[in-house]
Amino acid sequence: MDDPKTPQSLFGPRVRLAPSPTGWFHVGNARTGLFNYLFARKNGGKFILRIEDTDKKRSNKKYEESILSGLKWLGIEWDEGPEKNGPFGPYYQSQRTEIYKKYLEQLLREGEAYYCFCSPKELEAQRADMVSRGLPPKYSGKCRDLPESIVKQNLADKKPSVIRIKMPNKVVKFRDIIRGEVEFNLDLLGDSVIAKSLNEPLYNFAVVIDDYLMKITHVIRGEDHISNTPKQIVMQELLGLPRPNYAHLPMILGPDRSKLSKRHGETSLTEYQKMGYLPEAMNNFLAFLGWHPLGDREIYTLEELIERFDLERVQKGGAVFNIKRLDWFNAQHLKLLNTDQLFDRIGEYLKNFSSNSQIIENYSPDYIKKVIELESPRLTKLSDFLEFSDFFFKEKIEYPKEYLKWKNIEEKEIVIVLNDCLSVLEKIKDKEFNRMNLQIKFYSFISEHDDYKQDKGKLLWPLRVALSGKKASPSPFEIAEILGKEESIKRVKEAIKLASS
RNA sequence: GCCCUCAUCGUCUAGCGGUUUAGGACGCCAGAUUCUCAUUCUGGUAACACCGGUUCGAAUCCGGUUGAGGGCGCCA
Repeated sequence: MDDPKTPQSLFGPRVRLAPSPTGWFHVGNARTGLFNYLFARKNGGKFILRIEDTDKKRSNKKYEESILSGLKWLGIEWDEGPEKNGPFGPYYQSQRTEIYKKYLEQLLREGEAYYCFCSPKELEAQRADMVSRGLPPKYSGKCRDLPESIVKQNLADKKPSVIRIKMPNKVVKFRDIIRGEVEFNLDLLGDSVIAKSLNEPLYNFAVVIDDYLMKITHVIRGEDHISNTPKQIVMQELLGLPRPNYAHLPMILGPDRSKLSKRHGETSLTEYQKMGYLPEAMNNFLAFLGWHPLGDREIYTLEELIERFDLERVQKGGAVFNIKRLDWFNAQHLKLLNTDQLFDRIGEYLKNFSSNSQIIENYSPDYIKKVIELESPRLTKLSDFLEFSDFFFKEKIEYPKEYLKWKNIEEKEIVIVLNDCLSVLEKIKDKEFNRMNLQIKFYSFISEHDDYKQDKGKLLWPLRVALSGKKASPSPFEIAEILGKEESIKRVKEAIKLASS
């Protein structure tokens, strides 16, 4: 089936992300935005951001800010929209009421829409009644053919009213790029409300007008909108507007396979930033939620994703948001960064989101970079850095005495072992105090002592704990090199004190 | 209740009638390296929801069943 009058653009496709600022910008919004962006960039088109704030009661500036900052963080740049403007603005629906009014009046004039004076209570009762009788709940059409004189009188009397569309009794078909042919019987729908008044349009009406005026060629949105599509198509037909192409993306699901909600992943995108995730990892992860390029490769940059993106390869079924996989993507993207880049990223992260970032401030960039280099294979998130390596940035480290104990070695022995370590450390010259020398000296010491030869851990474990204060850390030689001779010896002496206490 | 959509390992997925003993990745479990942790490497675990039909041949096409999700707002 050929869709009638699909809008054409000489300058490539025009797509849009149309979130409503009534909740935090979450991964679902981000994924929809990403796919729109990828599609636009891949095909040399434009990506438009439109804020759907027709619901004045629920819209909130802070939510709008979370949309903008979320997209910016991901690097999903819009071509037209807030802070950018463009030839088809304004891009806030709340600033477009005059435009909608014109079309509303047209529909009213042509008899395709009408005023309805039924009370919400009345409607609620009807709906309940229909459901109880196993019928689809739809408006009775009571006000559909009200004589004009009564409508005028009611309006003059300021009787509460809304505007409804006259839903034709027919079957609407459309081709979805991802799903193929989709069919709806409009008879089941009833006349829906398209505006609360001439100055208060509702979603299903406003989108149609905006998508037309903004010359949107492809509507790429979540599957939760699929049943809105026939309504929107009817309005296009009634107004004689072209029909855009539709692509309904699969939902992102929570662990229990239900729609993402506050209960699970509907966390603001900013939260992921705070948790220490990389935007490039988030994009990569999100792209692979419901889409897959040809081949087995999984790690891609944004540019590479654009290169490969294709709506035809989008999955139909919903996808569970699995944070373990996000962690893996993040670790992989972290490994793509060199030490200088990590230094910048970690520094920026700590500055913005860490409460005790000041503990690294007294250390030189060189020193910090050495620590970063050492810890980098251990990092999953940016937040891991300070958590894993805080002992490099403390005058005094604290840890339980039991940590020093290797396997089932007796407590008295720990002091002896640590003194052995101390003697080896002290013999190494300042200039030669590097990991390689440390290792040579300690290994030769080990080879001279039978009990250490049998179990190197007996010597090395207490040393490592003395230096790091942790059960898990890099090797003692690597730590000691960065700490330096003086500090290393100081820490071993502290450990001896602790062990003999 | 009604409508729409979907259905391959626990999860993300490859597969678009024969090349498949169903491939990859995450996770998990072993092993190697090793003083610990991590990295890296090797191996393992585990799936075509079910029932019919079409066909020489079906995970792939068709029908039904079941299951899951979404929608049915004077929200978007």
